[in-house]
Amino acid sequence: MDADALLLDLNPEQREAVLAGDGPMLVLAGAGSGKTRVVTRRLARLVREGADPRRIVAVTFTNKAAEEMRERVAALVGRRLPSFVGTFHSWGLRFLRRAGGAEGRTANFSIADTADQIALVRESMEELGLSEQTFTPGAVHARISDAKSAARSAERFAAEEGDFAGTRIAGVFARYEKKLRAANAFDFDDLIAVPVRTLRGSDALRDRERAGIEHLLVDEYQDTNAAQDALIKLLGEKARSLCAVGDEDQSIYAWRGARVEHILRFEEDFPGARIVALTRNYRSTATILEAAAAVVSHNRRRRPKSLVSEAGAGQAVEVRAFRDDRVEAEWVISEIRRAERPLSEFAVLFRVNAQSRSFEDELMRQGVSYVVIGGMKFYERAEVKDAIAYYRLALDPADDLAFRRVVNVPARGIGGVTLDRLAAAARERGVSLFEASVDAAGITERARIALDRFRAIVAAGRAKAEELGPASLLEFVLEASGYRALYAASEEREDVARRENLIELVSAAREYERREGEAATVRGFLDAVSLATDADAPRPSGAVTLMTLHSAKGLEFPDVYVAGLEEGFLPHVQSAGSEDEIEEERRLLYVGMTRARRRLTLTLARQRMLYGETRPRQESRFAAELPPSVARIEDASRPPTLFSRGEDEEDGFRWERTERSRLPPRRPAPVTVARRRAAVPGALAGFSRGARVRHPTYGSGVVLQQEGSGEEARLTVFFDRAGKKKFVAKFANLTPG
DNA sequence: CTGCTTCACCTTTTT
DNA sequence: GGTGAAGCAG
Repeated sequence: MDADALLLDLNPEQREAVLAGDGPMLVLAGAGSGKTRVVTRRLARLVREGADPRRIVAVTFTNKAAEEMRERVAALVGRRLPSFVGTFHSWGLRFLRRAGGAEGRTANFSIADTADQIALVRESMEELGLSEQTFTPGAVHARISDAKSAARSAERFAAEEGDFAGTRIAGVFARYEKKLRAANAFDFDDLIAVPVRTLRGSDALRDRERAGIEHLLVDEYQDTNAAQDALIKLLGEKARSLCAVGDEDQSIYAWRGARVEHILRFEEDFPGARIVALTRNYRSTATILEAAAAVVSHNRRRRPKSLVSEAGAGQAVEVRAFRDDRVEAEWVISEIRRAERPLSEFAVLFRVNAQSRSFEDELMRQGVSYVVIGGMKFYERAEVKDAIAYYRLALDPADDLAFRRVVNVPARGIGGVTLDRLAAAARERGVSLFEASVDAAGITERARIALDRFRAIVAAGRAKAEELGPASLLEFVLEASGYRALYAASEEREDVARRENLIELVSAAREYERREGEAATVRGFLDAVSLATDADAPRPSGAVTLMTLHSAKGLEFPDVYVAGLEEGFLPHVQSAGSEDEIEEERRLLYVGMTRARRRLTLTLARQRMLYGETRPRQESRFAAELPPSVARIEDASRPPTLFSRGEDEEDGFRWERTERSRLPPRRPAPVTVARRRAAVPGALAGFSRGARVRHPTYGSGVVLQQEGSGEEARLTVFFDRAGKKKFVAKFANLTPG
């Protein structure tokens, strides 16, 4: 593709964004407006026109977005790939490792995950005698995380928060920071906040870093928190070009510290900035866009704008009310079956994960394959974290977080009392728990012997860390620690699942080695794991997708159902407190609606099972913001219990009576439930019957059938050479073949 | 120190 | 309804 070809299939606005020269630019990229195309073409154009790829940096929010961007740019420029295309957090991680650590950490620092963070907060609270009745560790952690998201240090927090709660939280904050430092660890927020502080604190470092970045590109700018915004300003202010891409209507992470203001104030922050608006939508029909726009236009904190559909009028958007959540689910799934289109064209979106249950029940009952995005995450499972903890200790015995996690797993007779004494000794002498365990006073003979044995295990792992690769090291620590034996004997469901998860983790390490080749390191695998999420897995074909509205951002489906258009969900009960929160909930609905290409249906239940009891539900206030073109249909299969008809007719809405969907369940139907596989850092896939697959040992084959449900779903695969084999779908380690 | 039972809670979750 | 944490017995 030559330079002109890069522009050939672009509209004038897209072209402008791709061609814009030096200086700051904000690309307002409405839903479905071809944002990724613009971004990748722009990067390719810079490289083609002679910019040094080593001085081009592109930052995204998700691994998945980064991966997609990298692939698409690579397709255009080959090996002249920009030096960094990755997430904010991976940029920060790389920066801190290159800097050889910071703020008291060595280059070998580890990353504390969410559970580690909460544990440290809890400990700090205990030490300060703060009752968990007054503040839960989770709530205190949230306050600390908020502060860090704004790059506020513990000291600044203490100086600024003077009220009762503030002073107490400040105390915990300070202690928490000390513990993190003692553990040679950073938390997720530090990966942004610490680079910001470091760059602010050193002119030399800042100049050096800036010199390495000629062109900077930031995706999803509306989701930046204050720390990320500060980072972009530090790095981008002097850059030759800074390109920020975003859409304030799709800002749905304010509760995690994201601020719409960053994108709304871009022109003030970067005077003379060029603004390019991509207003042509290539995804949704005009009818869908009109409905979505009508809702979001009620927001005040936005730039007034409109998207124009390039996809024709299409069919009417529908709002359908049902007697209860069961009927809602039954209708949606029947409707999906009735359409007789590939299941992967359908998505059911909801506000809270708990809503997935009624849909899952119904999908299983009707024998329809589905995937649930989200839920219990692979890397949050206890056995996976335990295994990783042993791995971490092999890399750094001073990793107190890992030490605490597994010092007594499997049980070695080292309990809370011993650990408290160790912690006290460690604090006093300013050493790690591992170090303190060598000769801590006041420890029982029994515990001392157990600790000696534990240290021997860690030492052995440490010795091996030098010579073994990521996968072999993992295998070694699992054996040496006796951790694998812990679950080896039992045939209980849970234990079998644990064993399989451990196998899957080792496969993840192998996959990492394969992908990185020469560049694969023990540390590198751990970093990849620390930043990996389940969102990295691709969607399987042949299955209906179920997920939250949040998870749906960035995706699109021909046919979308947004379920639970009710007060309490949209807006969520706990997010209806302020106008800002309501606006975010409205954007959430907007994001959900704009996922649909051809057909959009919003559903609600008049009553639903919630927290174990049946509750009456009211239609969402947002329903009244939909335009008259939206068809409103009351499901007449059973008499509505809580519905006042007269009022609604005056709204000018059109009401129709419909037959309740009564498709007979497809029997005998194979219940083909495709569950998500663990998000190994790297590519993954789900499989359905007939799919060609490849197994590392057995070679290529074809999926004969899936059976069972949920986590236990099993795949039968017929291999060309090895014949028929059965796997647990989630752990089969298959790749598309 | 461990394992069991009872009790309170309940969003969203890119990293 | 289902989970995680605290409290208590062995």
